[in-house]
Amino acid sequence: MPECGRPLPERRVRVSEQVKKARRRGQALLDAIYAAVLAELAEVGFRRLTMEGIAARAGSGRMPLYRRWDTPEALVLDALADALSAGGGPVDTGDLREDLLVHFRRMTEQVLAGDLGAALGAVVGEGARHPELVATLRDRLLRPHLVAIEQSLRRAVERGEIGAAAVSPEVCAAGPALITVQHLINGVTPTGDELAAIVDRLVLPALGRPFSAS
Amino acid sequence: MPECGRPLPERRVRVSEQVKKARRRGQALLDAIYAAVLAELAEVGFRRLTMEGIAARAGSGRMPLYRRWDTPEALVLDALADALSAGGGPVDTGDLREDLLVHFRRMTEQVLAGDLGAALGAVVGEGARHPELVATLRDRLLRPHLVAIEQSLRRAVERGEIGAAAVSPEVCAAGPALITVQHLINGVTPTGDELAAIVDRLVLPALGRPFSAS
DNA sequence: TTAATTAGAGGCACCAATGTACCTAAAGGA
DNA sequence: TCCTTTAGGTACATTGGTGCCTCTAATTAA
Repeated sequence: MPECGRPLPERRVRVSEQVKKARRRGQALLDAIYAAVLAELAEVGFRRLTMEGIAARAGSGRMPLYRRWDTPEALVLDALADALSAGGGPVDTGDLREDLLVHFRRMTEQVLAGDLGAALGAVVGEGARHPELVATLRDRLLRPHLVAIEQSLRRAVERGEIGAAAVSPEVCAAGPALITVQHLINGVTPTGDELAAIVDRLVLPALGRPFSAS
Repeated sequence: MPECGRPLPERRVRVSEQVKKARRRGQALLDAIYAAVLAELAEVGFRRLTMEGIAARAGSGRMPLYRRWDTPEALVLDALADALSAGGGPVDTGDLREDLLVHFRRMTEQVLAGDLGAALGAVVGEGARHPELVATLRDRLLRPHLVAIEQSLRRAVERGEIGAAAVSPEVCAAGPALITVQHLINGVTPTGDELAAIVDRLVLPALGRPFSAS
């Protein structure tokens, strides 16, 4: 309703609410914009993503957006890179199974955390036309997890928990792939039990520790 | 340039090319439209998908489209369901490893076949807003593969190749998940060697047949 | 404090796609 | 064969986003 409280007669109309939102600039504004991008992606998807919608959600105008980014895609790229810059610390519980569970839980939480989770799907869909977007996703989200998992496996080899020959890219990628597919195709968050099932019935058996229904 | 070749003065202008394309109806038209939808999805993506573009690519007008479908999404749904109605026959080579390779090759070829492959990614991206789309994908593409793989595993159990306890949903889904992620995130077609690696280093080991570099 | 910067808000012309309407003629069934 | 259906083409008003413009005032650096 654009006419709520129509402009008062006198010029230099004060904005209806004196309690105007503080004007942001620099990083504070960037943070608001990035958050708006993810929220907008999550809510309306890449298909209906517009500069206008982002600006409105960020409580800003379109000018600050056009000034910085030529296209919504470029903006999404920066927002993604920003959101994915977290990256948790190393995992080393001393137990392979526990390590794997930590990795998978981390990935689940990171992938499915609020708007980011929904935004990821939207980005994947445009991968064919915007390789940079999906490359960012791969390099800053998937790859770090794979590297971390491989490290855990190597430590387990050193501890003698598993044989060195069993470690392979395929085994490292299996868990994240299942979680990703579950998220993208089935649209659900794997529960703790499901993560445990991945570890106990797929990854550990593939590493030479047969599953035994305890 | 809307004015290219502006309307000739006389009315009842004959279409410039006498060699008019034969007018299609019924299934022939539907096929052309469905093909156009997938091609359009693959080329411009869901983001830029328009009725206009689909009609133009199908060499048709928008009327036949609007007459049948309210939204591009509804049209995509039908096109997807149509494209995914193939479904190969049962797989039973008598050898577990060979069965798995056949399954994975089939899935690779089906998922990556031309326009359909690119279209799938586009559809996944809008999954959050159009559950029917991704449900179609899941029910007509992913699930049949999982069921078929499980059958192959059960036959292997009966043959005594593997133990019954090793068969689990996670093991069945591992291969398809890796292939899917490879396609969606890495944007590449798994080669035959990579499919073999998935079988030999992940699935078979998880089923109790440790990998041994021959 | 002053000056430079720039966010927030509004306006505007442009363009692409929408959704509808109409007309013609081709296809297929009677 | 006639006749019903409906595809192909065109036109049109409407909508919504774009990209740019301007003005004001809040913020920050000097």
